[in-house]
Amino acid sequence: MILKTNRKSLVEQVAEQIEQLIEQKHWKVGDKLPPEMELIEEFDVSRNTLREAVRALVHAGLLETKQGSGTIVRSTSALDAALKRHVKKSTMLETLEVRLALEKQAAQMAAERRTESDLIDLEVCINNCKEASAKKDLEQFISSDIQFHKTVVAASNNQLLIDLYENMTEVLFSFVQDFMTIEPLFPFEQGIHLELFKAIQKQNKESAAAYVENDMEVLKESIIKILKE
Amino acid sequence: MILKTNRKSLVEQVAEQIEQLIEQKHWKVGDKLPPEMELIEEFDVSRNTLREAVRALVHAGLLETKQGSGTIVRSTSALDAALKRHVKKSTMLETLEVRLALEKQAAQMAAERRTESDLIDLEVCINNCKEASAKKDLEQFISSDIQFHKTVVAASNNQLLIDLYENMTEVLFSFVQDFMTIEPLFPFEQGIHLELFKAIQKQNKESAAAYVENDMEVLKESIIKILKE
DNA sequence: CCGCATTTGTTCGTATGTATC
DNA sequence: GGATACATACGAACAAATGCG
Repeated sequence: MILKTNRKSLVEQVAEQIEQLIEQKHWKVGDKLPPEMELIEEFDVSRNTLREAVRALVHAGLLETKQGSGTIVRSTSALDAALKRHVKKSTMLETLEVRLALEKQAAQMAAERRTESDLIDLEVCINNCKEASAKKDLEQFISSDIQFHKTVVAASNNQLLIDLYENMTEVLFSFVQDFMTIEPLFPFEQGIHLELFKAIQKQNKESAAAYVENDMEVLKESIIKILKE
Repeated sequence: MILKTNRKSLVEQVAEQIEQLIEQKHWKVGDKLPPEMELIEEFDVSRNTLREAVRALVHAGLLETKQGSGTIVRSTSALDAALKRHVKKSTMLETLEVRLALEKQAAQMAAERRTESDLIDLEVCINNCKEASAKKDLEQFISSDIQFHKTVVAASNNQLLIDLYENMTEVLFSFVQDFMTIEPLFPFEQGIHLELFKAIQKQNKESAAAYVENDMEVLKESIIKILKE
């Protein structure tokens, strides 16, 4: 499960391994890490070495330590943590605009490169949305909606784009979620899903981009409305 | 210049201050930091404390220490470092595509929001390019060209977009630079500059986006050509 | 509320390796 | 090669916060 360290600085090695274990979801966000003593045995290093590795990850924003309590996972990756911190200084609208930029490009690339498998994945998402809409299950609808957008981006086949989009979406989601519980803004709209799907299916770059732009415009208006309250 | 530390962990405070000083360009990338003893006096902390702060920043990718030589600045921010590491795992084309997404959106937003001051800045960049072109000064031309693109993005007035674009450009630039010295690909092209400027001036979103797309397509072809060799 | 075990935080010392002059 | 300074890793002791019975 846990490899013995080899060369390089021991601290770096331990930190890297912990980072990987987090990225690989062995320890998920919110989870409490095993106490120092256990980790010392597993990694077979001294307490100081382990503590320094942990401290590095704390500074990077991946972990958070609490005296007497334990160490918990805060972010899934260094990029994630850095983006979170950075995005916090930005406004929601700025984040939204960047997300639009990424998704628009992704939709165009998806239209060019989509495989049959991508189309099947998208159809599954659309059906999930319909299902949630029929059941009036808002939570499922939102998560299915997000999944649909992510699947579009995934079809772009550009990992960097996918990772950046993931972060923009996460921040936006946690923001929207706070207000969604008070008053659901989305009346289970899903027309755009089908239109965008068709555009990607027909490999029509321009209209794919247009639908994303349209969808985003609606979301933007909603957020502006929320912010004004 | 350098504030005395207050509360929190001393290490965190020192690390934060160093981080800020780097972000504020007090120490630029490539610069060598003052020797430990000087920093100890300036921050008024113990050697161990300072060393730990430096180590945290090394792990974050902002600094690099070399025994006997000293510590040098590697990145301008944590986001920068995290993106660099992430981008390294991506291909050049993926980076280029993300850059296109960001710049296209930025150009559209610039067309909408540009101020008179933005237009003046852009004109300066264009003139610098012309000048470099006349002098056949490739280095100046490239840096002026990059400056022009950055100025377009800056006119979008979206700080998050600006910061992300900065990173995409940096990586791309260091890549292009390696091959540029061997054989200059760009025959000092600058037609696009003027066209894009006019589109932004006239606040024509669509044609601004189109010019960026066009420009990027040319760059993409060049890079594909390089990669094939 | 107290006392205790658990867990992280801090600081010291020591040994060994390594770069530089 | 020797001397010096620095880096790395380990260990131990004590402090402080937390949670539980």
